[in-house]
Amino acid sequence: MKLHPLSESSEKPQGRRDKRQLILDAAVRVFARMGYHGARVSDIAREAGIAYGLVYHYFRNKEEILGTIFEDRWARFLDAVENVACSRTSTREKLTSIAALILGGYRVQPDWVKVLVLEIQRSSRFAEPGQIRAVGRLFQSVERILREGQEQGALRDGFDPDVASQLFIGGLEIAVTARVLGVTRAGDGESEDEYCARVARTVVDLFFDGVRAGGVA
Amino acid sequence: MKLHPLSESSEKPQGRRDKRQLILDAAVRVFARMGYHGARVSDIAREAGIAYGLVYHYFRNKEEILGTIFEDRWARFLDAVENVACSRTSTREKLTSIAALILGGYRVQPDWVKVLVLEIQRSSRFAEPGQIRAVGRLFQSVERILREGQEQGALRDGFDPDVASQLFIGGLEIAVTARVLGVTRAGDGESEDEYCARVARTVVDLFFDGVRAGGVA
Amino acid sequence: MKLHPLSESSEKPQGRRDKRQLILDAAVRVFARMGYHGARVSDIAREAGIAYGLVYHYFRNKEEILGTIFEDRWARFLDAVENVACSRTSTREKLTSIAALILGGYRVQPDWVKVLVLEIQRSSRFAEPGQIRAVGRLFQSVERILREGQEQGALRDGFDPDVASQLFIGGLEIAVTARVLGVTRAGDGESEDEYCARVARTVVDLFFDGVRAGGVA
Amino acid sequence: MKLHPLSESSEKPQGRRDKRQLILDAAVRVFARMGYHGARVSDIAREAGIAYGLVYHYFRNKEEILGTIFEDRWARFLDAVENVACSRTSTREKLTSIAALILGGYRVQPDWVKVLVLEIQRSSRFAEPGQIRAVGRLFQSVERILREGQEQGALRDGFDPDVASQLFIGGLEIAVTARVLGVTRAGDGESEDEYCARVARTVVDLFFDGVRAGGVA
DNA sequence: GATGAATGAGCTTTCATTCAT
DNA sequence: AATGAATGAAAGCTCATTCAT
Repeated sequence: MKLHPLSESSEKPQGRRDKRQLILDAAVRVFARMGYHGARVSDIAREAGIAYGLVYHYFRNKEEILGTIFEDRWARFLDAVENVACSRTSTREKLTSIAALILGGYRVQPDWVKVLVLEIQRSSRFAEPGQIRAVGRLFQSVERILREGQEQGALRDGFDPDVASQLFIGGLEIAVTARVLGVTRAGDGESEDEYCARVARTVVDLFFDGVRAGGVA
Repeated sequence: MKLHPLSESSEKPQGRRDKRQLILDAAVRVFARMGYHGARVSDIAREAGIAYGLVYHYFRNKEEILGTIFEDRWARFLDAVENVACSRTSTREKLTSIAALILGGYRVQPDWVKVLVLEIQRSSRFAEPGQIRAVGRLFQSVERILREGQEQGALRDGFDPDVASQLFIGGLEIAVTARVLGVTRAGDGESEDEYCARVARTVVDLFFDGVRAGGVA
Repeated sequence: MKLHPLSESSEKPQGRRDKRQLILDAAVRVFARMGYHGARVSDIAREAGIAYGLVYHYFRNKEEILGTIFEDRWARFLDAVENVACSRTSTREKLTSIAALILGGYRVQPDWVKVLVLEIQRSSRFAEPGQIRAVGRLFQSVERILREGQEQGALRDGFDPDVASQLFIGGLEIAVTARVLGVTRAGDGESEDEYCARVARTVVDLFFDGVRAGGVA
Repeated sequence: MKLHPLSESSEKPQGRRDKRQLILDAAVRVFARMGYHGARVSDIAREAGIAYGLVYHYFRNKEEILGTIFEDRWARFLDAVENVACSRTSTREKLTSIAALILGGYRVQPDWVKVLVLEIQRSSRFAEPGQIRAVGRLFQSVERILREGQEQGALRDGFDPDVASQLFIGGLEIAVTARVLGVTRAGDGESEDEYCARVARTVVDLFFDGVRAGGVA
């Protein structure tokens, strides 16, 4: 059983890079609670238990904190996605794994996903080429899986992998957002794990088989 | 040929509500250009050609402007969606119409959609019950179409209409966002209209038939 | 009897430009008391009896206040100097008048001269071309007087008017600085007026006759 | 041929006082480049190639650095001036030597003189009794030379040596400041040395003979 | 002596909002 | 209705100074 790539290591940090990480972790919690614009640098410092000015020792300004939060963990997340894309399993299993990664993120790091969905995605940074490109890599990974599926004959020809990747990821993003906003939740007697697995399966099923009656011969 | 519900009426406004509308229109342009937080009330006033104190005659505060922008046009948009949902056409046509509505919004009102996607969606207002409910009505309309499709036998049973509506709308939302961010664009020699129609068709096709090889008998 | 050009008009300001002037006058007092760097914008606002932010309604920043203080009054001072330079009196009287203008400034506007001598002169602005040029005009006026004196035969040939203007003004500047710093002061039973007149006369005498014994035939 | 008293000794410093001197020299360069207020302690430390905490081992605070810069070299300069004052030469030669000392400082130590003229002179320290007294000693030396000249009959009676010393030094100060600010410079084909000597001679000539026509019998 | 992480008071500046006219 | 001067809370950021190592 593998850990989710966003799950935090539990080691107590004590070296020199630690204060920096302390600040990042505190910032994630504070941004999740108050939003990026609502959070003051002093809030982050207090949450991290350090002095105000130290934040500026490690980061040029507040925005760099948000940017770093994104870059650090998004890279880890992308690695996991790309590992899946390269793995030697069926197309369906690959897409199911990716769906689980996306949906599971919220279970493992609700604050971080909240910040990603509500703050980073809509910060001015998000519109920057670098960030768009980073996000684009997720789409490209999925596109590649779809294209390989077509080549192997597992997926039908005749659909645009580009648009299809948007449909797939867009559906999952809405599901995560709905979860973050509290619109949907796990059913009674259903664990978070089970909930994620169920939704991932449902999305992949839909994505594979479509909604049309008689679609499956 | 029907107008898109977001297309602006061309009547020159001249009554008393006019200044109010002037402010709203100016705000849409300014928010699109500078973002909600980057826009000052004075920027909106200058764009509208009025004194900035006057803004406070018509709106309690800056946030109310954003809220009003959303409510005004979202209501019009929802009406159009619900009209489609009630219309006496096939499920496929209904979904295609809705896809065209969503995708066409950017063509008709790029600034407004930009503000909706980049600002409103991530404002704290968006997390308010009222706004979530308003957005929820879009999902419910689609859900209803899907459920009716299942009842009529046009769509297969065995998928959750709730999750399916998320997949459908999520896919479209990503497509619109990609358009807003300039990641995708119309192909060479393709008009905006044709582009929208093509993407709408592709999404509906995928949503109907899935990606699985042999899915279509 | 003419007023010194730096003496303030006594009219109570009440129009719209007044707040601006109120701020400038307050700033002169505060800068004189605490120095430019020691003065906070809030000190100026309090001294002027206005709200903090209003300062930024009239001035871009603190430095612009200092610059405006200099420009406003230095222009008035230069006018007076240039009037003297153009007047139809003897060279000696012209130089005596200018000496009196320079020395009298401190009597009439001690705060302003203090700010000029201690703050403006050494601010980074002072090293700016515009400001150097403005100060240069004082030297040029004196130079012109000296050159005309040479042409008219009132002054001997054989000295460089450029260096001579530096000697003349430099001497007066030191005298003023010494006064500002409290190193020198009026003698017992001597009014400020008399003190200025006496020093002005002494400087001009020295400048005219030199220190050499037998210099006067 | 004697060295200018401000010229730096060329010995490589290697004892314990060295770091201290390293800091002072670095500070002179940094203050000259960025101004006292514009220079951060860390800038000085970087220029000196040391950790910036170390600065506080050698100096109580930033201001003490400025003060030390002044005191160290001013003392050396004053010694030179007082040597001249005591020397057994003519009054004219004494004043010419002092003029050369003042003017030559910029040639030998442009950074230091820049800091003296632009920073120290206008720092709050400068208004402190100790510093005023130190500067006053320069005036007193000149005054003493003038008084002795009067007693010996080389200079005429009937002028106030106090005001005369201000005229003399003030003129030189302006000349140096103009040099520092780049307003004046050596003529074509004139070395810095020659330039200094020429201006020194001109100032002394003027100071001795005055500007009046017929002043020299 | 030497380091540089840590501190935090205090600054300038911004700008939503109020209000007298 | 309309103006824009006036308000002042609040925020980001700087940097001299301290201190543990």
